[in-house]
Amino acid sequence: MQGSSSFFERVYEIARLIPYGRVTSYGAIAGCLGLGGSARMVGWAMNAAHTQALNVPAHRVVNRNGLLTGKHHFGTPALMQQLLESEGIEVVDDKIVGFHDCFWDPATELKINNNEF
DNA sequence: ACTTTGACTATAA
DNA sequence: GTTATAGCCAAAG
Repeated sequence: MQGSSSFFERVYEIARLIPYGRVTSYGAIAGCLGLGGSARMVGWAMNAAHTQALNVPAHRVVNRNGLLTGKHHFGTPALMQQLLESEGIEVVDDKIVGFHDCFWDPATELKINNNEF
């Protein structure tokens, strides 16, 4: 497994696994990678992802409060909210409405890997 | 090789 | 409930 060059690519992989209309937090991705308390590195990887020309839905990654903290790193500060609203996620005052409802935890969702309802 | 930063999180007050 | 501080680890300067 791994074989990844840097932990950056691991973050990109998890970010790519975020389903449409779902969001996750930096800490969740960091925990899935085993970094645990180093959620900052996930955000840093996202910043690098912008320069890597990779298809990483960074707009689906927000902080633990469901706040669009990284919106300022997109092309325009309103782009992140625009993308989230485009996916059916309601955003008010840079905050995701019902964040806990559309939250997607990679460590949990990938572990179950069987959403039989 | 050392210092600073950084899209965070948890705990304390 | 909020606000302040410390911890976190890896990459860029």
